[in-house]
Parts: sequence; structure tokens; C-alpha cells
Amino acid sequence: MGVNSVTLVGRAGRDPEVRYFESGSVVANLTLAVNRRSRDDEPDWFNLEIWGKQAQVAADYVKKGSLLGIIGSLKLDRWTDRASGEERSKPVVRVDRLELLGSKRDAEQGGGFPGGGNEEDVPF
Amino acid sequence: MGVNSVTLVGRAGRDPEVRYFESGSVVANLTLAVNRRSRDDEPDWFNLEIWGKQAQVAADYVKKGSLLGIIGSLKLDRWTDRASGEERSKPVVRVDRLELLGSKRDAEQGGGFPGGGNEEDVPF
Amino acid sequence: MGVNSVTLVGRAGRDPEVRYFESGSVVANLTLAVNRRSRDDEPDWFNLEIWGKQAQVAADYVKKGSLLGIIGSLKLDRWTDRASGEERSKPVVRVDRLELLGSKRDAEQGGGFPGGGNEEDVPF
Amino acid sequence: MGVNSVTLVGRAGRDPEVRYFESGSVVANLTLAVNRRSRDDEPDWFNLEIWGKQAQVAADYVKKGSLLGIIGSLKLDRWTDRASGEERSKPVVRVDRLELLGSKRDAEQGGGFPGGGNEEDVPF
DNA sequence: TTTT
DNA sequence: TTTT
Repeated sequence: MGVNSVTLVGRAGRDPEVRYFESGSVVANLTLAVNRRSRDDEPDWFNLEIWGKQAQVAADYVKKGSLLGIIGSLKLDRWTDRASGEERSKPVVRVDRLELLGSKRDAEQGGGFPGGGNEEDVPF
Repeated sequence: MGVNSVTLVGRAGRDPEVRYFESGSVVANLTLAVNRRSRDDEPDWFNLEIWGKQAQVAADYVKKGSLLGIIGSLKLDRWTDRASGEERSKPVVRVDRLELLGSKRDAEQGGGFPGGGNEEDVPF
Repeated sequence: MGVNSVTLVGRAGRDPEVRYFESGSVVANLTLAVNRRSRDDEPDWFNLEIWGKQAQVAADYVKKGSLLGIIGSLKLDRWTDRASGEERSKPVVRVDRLELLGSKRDAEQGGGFPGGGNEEDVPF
Repeated sequence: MGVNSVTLVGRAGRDPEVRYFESGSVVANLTLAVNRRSRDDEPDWFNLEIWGKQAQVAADYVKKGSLLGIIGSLKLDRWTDRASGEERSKPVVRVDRLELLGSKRDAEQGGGFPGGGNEEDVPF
């Protein structure tokens, strides 16, 4: 009785942290910077959690700065702070699909979006 | 250079809080319970923020328990806790579209989908 | 290098057609009526294609009139019309996740979806 | 009573066609190639329809080959073929938000995301 | 804090 | 018809 779908495009803030469990499971964690509409705003930084094969893809191909597209769902990790006793929560995006968008090669070979880079030119 | 799209279906945990600003702006805030796949799990609770006309729709039609579909974007409200000096953040879903998908009252009143299947009959 | 995510909520126009292959694969096909913003407009009717376990869920629980939420991707089936030689295409939504959001029966009975509440009964 | 959300990332197959109406409305139409998971598969080609300010952005900045992210909804344009009398339909993605992904600056500077991880440095 |  |  719930639908929960999140699609994001942004850049990895760090190389992924990858953990291998004795069970054979793999999980990759990374942060993704997603711009807001106005370029003056700070981007939003989201915590991504990726399991299984896609985690291995992240481990092998995602680097700090990689442009990524992800499809997943949003969950709230909740816990009680020991010191203060306060309820805390951290949003985590559970990634179902990970797409590597563009690459260093893209950038080297040029192309892309003409006239970009000047905020005044992009009126949104 | 960012894409940020969130689609959720869940139930309102409370009647919306609506604030009217002197500027004429309206904002409605409410929490949405979105069930996880397993019914044993606690749902995720998300904070929704709705501006403008859709806020007025929320004020007029959304009640505790209403089944809602929303399309919007995910942002992280960030602040520094005065007492502890710690960085805090709270995820907020900024709603661009709000759909009323029915409520307990609908069900009680015999609402729902009478005689579906014939296109002429589809009452929505 | 592609991102393709579709989220829909609407009502099943017919009971699903389910096919079992010798390989053990299962596919369910159904149409979904999704309202446009204006209630005066006709809804959009989409073709859904569901494979595997979720197809079996569709076979067992989805009826004409069921309110469904789906997450998937959009593809265009293309072919050449034999008679006219023209290129044709039909959009199909490949469903990755299927959520049962209630049915006519729900509204009438005021209860949930048949067999619900017991995780073992809801194999997804 | 409908939810309809589509998020795509792909490349423009052509420069947009832009039409200006006497009413002052602007519409841009273009096709978007969205790759499937397997690179051996042909991409899906979608028809995009963009109105208003975003249409003007498309007119000014989108070129054949531009990498685009879009958020919108899926509709089916339907008509009856005059010659054959057959029902036809063509899927159209109505774009609510258009994002230009990748920029000249990216290309000029080579390699992704210089100095990432420090929010102050994030150049997008 | 929702709902089935 | 895009791109890698």
C-alpha cells in the first residue's frame, strides 16, 4: 500500500565506500550532490546505499566527481541519540538502478552543451 | 545539472498545518506514511511541504488518513543545533503535484470504482 | 547512459492476461487507466507488462477496477505494418514494482486486499 | 485520482522544432534517445513536448546530441487514421522540467568533478 | 502519527 | 535520429 520512487542525477562527492560481508553481500555507500534549480543554491547531498551487483559496479566504476543517474527509493534511517536521548533521522536513498552518465572521455572529446557555464545564459 | 524527482503514495498522518503569509503565499505541511514492502516494517514518515494552489487543495481536502499521491523533489533542510553546535538535517519533500486517491471516508461512503472496465463508465 | 523511470497510479481496465511459458517464465499484461489532471479529459490508457513473481501477484490479486501503483520503465515496441509497410509503435510500461492500492471490493467490504496482513500471502 | 510521472535521461536526436503561437505560447518538440540497459539494444526514442519558458530554454540551448534530463508525464496522443480508419496512438512525454546535463565547462576542464567533496568547490 |  |  505504498509507492516510493526516487530518481536523481548528480555527482559523486567521494569515491564509494564498499564493504564485503562474510555472507557474500556487498554494499556501497556514497554521497551524491544534486543541484537545485538555482545555481546560487547549495546542492542537496544525499546518502546512497547500493547492494549487490550494482554495488560492485559502483566499486569498480564510480569515482569522486562521476555523473550518476540513480533510480531507487527513499527511506529514513531513525535512531535515538545516546547522549541527548533525542530522536534522529537520516534520509538514505536505496538504489535499485545505477547509471553511469558521461565519462572522462566525454569531457575530453568535447561536445556537450554550447554556451553553458555562464549562469546568466541559463534562465532557470 | 541536477535531476531530482520523487513520487510517493501513502497516507496523511495528521490534518495538514496551513499557514497564510501576508504576502499572500500559502504553505501546507503534513506528514505522509509510506509503507515499506514488508508489512511488518514500520512505514517511512516523510515531511511534505506544499505551496500555492496545491496548498489550498491540501487545506480543503486532505485529512488525517487520506490516501495521497505526490510528485515532487527531495531536499535536505540543514541547520546547526544551537545547544550542541551539531549539524542537523531533515529531509523534506517539496510537492509539485498532489493527488487525492481516496480516504477512509470514501470507502465508508461507498466511493471507489463502480462498474469499471467499460471506458464510458470510468468515473475518474 | 540512460535513465528511464515511470511511476503511475491508476485502475486496471481488465483482469490481467497471464501467460506461462515452458521455460517457467510468467508474464502478465493489462491496461491501466490513468486520469489526467482535468477530470473532463479521458484518461490515458497504458499497456503494462509484468514478468516473474510480480506477474503472479497480478494474476492472483489484480482485477478489473483494482487501484494500482506501479514503478517501471517506458519502452516503445516497434514493428512494420505488413499491409501498409508503415512503421508502427506502441508504448509499453515494463513494470518493476507493483503495489495494490485497493479495489472496488475494498471499498465495498471496507477491508484491505484479500489475504492481506499476512506477509506469507503477499509474495513481493 | 491519477499519478503519472516520467523521468528520463538521454540525448537529443535532432535540434528542437520550436513554434511560436500568436497567443504568445511557445512549444518545442524534440526526440530523445534513451539507451536500454544493454548497449546492444537499440535505444528507445521518445517524443518530447515542452511548453512555455522551458521551451525557450530548449530553443536556445538544446542541440542534436545534447545530454538532457527531463521530468514530466506520459500521455498517449490518439487519432483515427483517415485512410485505414484504424485507431492510432503515439506516446508523447509532456516535459515539466528540463535539465541540461553536462556543459561546455565540463568539457573544457576535462575530467568530471574538480575538488569534489567540499561543498564550496562544487562547480555546478 | 496513517492505513489494511 | 543521439551517444559511448
